[in-house]
Amino acid sequence: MDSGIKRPGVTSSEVARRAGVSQSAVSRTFTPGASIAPKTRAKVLAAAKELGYRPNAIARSLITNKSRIIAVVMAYLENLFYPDVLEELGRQLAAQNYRLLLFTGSMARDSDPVFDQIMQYRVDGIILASTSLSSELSEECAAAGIPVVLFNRTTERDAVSSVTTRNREGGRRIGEFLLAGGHRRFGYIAGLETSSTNRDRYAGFAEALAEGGHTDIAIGTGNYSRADAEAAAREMLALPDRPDALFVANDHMAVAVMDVARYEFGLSIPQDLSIVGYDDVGPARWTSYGITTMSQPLKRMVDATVDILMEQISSGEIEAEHRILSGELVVRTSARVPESGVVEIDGRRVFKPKG
Amino acid sequence: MDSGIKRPGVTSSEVARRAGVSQSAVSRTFTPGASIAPKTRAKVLAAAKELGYRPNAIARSLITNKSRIIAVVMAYLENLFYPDVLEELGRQLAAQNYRLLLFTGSMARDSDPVFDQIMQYRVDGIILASTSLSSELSEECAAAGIPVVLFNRTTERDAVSSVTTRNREGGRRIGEFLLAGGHRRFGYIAGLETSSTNRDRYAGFAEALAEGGHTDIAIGTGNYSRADAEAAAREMLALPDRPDALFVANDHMAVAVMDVARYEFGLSIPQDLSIVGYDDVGPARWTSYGITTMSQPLKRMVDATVDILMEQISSGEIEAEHRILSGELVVRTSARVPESGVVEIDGRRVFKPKG
DNA sequence: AACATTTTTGCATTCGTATGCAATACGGTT
DNA sequence: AACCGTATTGCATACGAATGCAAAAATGTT
Repeated sequence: MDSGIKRPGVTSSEVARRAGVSQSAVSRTFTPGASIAPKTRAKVLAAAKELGYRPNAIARSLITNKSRIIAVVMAYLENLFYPDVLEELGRQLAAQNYRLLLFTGSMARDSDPVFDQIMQYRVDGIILASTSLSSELSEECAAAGIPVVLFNRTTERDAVSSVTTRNREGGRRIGEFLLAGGHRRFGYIAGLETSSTNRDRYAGFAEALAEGGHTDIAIGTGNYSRADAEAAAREMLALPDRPDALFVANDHMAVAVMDVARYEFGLSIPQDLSIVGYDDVGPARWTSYGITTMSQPLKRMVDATVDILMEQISSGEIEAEHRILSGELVVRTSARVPESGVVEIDGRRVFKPKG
Repeated sequence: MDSGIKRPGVTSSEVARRAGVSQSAVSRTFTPGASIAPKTRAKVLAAAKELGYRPNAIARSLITNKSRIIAVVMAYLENLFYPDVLEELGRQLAAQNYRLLLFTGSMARDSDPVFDQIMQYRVDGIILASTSLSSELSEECAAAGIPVVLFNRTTERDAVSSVTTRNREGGRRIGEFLLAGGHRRFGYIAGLETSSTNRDRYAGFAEALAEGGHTDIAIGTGNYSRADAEAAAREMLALPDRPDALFVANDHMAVAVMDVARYEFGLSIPQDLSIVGYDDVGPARWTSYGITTMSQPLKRMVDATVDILMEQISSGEIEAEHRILSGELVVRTSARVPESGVVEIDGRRVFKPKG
């Protein structure tokens, strides 16, 4: 029962004994770039295989002071955008030989207790995707030399890095699009009112409408949750002169709003009501919804996030960096299409006014 | 710059010095149940707070030989069922004071390389949710004393624990339901043909239909993926005498099939075509789809999974355990409703034939 | 007050690996 | 064969916390 069957606690010393070398030699065999003779290395590898040895990442972390673990905090996964992000993060972190420690479930809403866990595991980096961190804690991270990246959100104090898209421009583009579509009464279903993302999207939207001479916008709050969005939609669509154009702060809520509009109010979309969303998440592309939406370049956002992290980890310099990407307004069937400004790019219809 | 500001590598020894006690005392302060005088404890806590000390989980793991980390392997998150599972797992594991190391992204499809990572981190348990593990590897885990639980799948060799639902009975119930609805031509859109879940669901379905005198079932393969399911639906619905009743192996695919049926073939559901799914995942409840589906009791499945894990971890005994739960056939609008057998429970309509 | 018990404490060691340093082996030159 | 430079190797120690053990302190008993 020694060859083939692998015992739990095979250590480098056991392998060393078996191979007739020192423990150091074993360590060096498994450390890329270490000084080790090919012949010795071969002996060690043979012994290791026989015993089923695998380096103990815990012990390694202890001495190298690098865990090769990235903490990802995502309070909720209800919105498919986040699972998609998570999957891409998993792919990219694995490619960089990092592991992903996930914090999710409601407890992550208040990130402070989670934070303690994160610190205890001496993670090499932190990605905050649907939760924020008190500025106090982000300072603590900076002090501890742990890079933090906010994904799809920012804070006023720009002490912590972030990856976002041009939400304000996105909101503005949506406003222009709906104006160009000849709508008269506008509504906005908000996400979490405290989130920077929501604030910016609305600001851009209101700006564009104001320029078109519209200053009254019906407002409901969906808190990025399906249930709240439905409630907000019910209220708004029951208004005496209900909007004929709705900007919903993300697709996840837009889907809910469409269902309410169609099946509870019997409205035809887009004949009676135009709806525009944000994110371009899976269901937005499903034929039943076909949501016209501002896309967020998920892959490039993840690229940027991992990039910032890797750079800060390797350099040891934690200087807040803000990457801001652009999406495009993908035109589908949930909103009336303007006469002009819609162009076709790579088989996708996109709203690009003017030049 | 010493009080308040927290340095990275505060160790228990530093805290000990500050508090005027031994390192052991510090350790005991942070070890529940250890022998420590309240007075000493208070001194230590004060010093710890001052210095911003947090126990180093890595070092602790090394000596206790317990990482308090559970590895979760989920190859893909496209199907919302899995993010929901993940969120609940996050909640429950956190409640038990365990961390969740997530392996996702395509690389997890072939679990063997992932496995190496898992072993290196000396995780306390493994949950395999949308990937399998070669029997060789599961044996290795058993030998290493690491509990493994298959979530929503099984293997023939029952050496490894699993949590599933009665897929065969579920398939059978769906067959009965569609027969009771008076359908004549049946189709099945399969998941991954290698998966136990798919096999069992189909077996039960075919069984029920056979008892009703129907032995020819049109079959397409969706591989649990949206794109494949769409292709399979296109093919099947173009058949000269296309089915009037379709069992789609999960809701994620059923949604895609509905879109194809409605918008590419102009079919009315359920007038022209009845569709039944499996899982009762979010979109199945959305009004646009209203999928009649076999529910899987997600929360109870996660309960069982965590329960098995905790039990095996604490006992050290790894004896394969198989928990099999039941769901119910939730009746919505995507399939013709039989004259009898549909009852209302807690506001949900459920198909419960006979007694 | 003297002794017996119990609680608390510190010492020293351990977990498994990485690494600076000095010692050794190896390869090539002359 | 003697020598030098480089490539390998082993030794010893460090990482940060947990814990068995024995010493010390606190508590209780008579």
